[in-house]
Amino acid sequence: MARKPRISIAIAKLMTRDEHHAWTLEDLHAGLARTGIATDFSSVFRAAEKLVAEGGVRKLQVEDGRTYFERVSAHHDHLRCTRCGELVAVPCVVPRRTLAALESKTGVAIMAHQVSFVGLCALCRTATQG
Amino acid sequence: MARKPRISIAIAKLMTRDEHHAWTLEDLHAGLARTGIATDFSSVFRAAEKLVAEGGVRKLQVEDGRTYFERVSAHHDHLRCTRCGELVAVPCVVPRRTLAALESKTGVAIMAHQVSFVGLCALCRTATQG
DNA sequence: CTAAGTGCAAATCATTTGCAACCAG
DNA sequence: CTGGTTGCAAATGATTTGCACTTAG
Repeated sequence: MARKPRISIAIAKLMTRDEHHAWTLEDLHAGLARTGIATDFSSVFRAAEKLVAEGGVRKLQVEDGRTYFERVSAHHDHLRCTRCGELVAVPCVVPRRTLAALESKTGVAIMAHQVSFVGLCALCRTATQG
Repeated sequence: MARKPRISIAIAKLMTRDEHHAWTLEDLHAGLARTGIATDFSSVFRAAEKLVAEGGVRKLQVEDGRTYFERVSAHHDHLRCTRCGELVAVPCVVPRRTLAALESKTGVAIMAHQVSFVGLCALCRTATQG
């Protein structure tokens, strides 16, 4: 049909390397640059959106107000490390029963939830404690 | 020393009326307009920041990427209602024990957490069910 | 007089869109 | 050719800053 979506492909590849768990447009742009692909934000943006549309990646907004992209995987939550600044994945802490209890107590209907933690990631925690 | 911070005062007053639980700059600006105070975003912004600095209000970023201001109160979480769009408060669902368990399991150190729910607020839930 | 508060305009930051050029099928 | 992909430039949306003016103390 048309030309090869080299940016999308490169992004998908980048995201499997797990240098980050979640990537901003800036992270992706810089990551591509490191692998020799010079491109611009709009291309990165559109390629990332394409991956989202295809379902392999999802968009995420957290406490810093920026948009992150991460590979789709089992539900998990995120912790922003105050030392290294990374947004890392942590397993979900909210059991179904708790949600049901909240629903019946407050009358709300919950479709999704997401927890943001602030603290130290495992690496930085050990680094600061020796 | 100087003149009266009428915008800050009006904002603090607005926020006690609880039309919203959490206010964007736009909400605040519109709210002031409704009470007859025509001002601009920078003034609203600075007045809100002042309240934050004084400790009575805190800033909040959620899934829509916008900044919200809310009065400081007991820890609670938020639910964005998909029907009316409001960001409403719900009681916290994450017990201390759970956090401790997560910390020991993953090695992270948690300083704070915040849960964002997506769903229907109690009003909209009853409205849609009759 | 003096400094905090305010308003207007403009800068900034990140995201998003318009459009023309490009290229594999 | 054709239509998806890309790059550049520029629009957008929201937040934030510069600066001159105002006003209570």
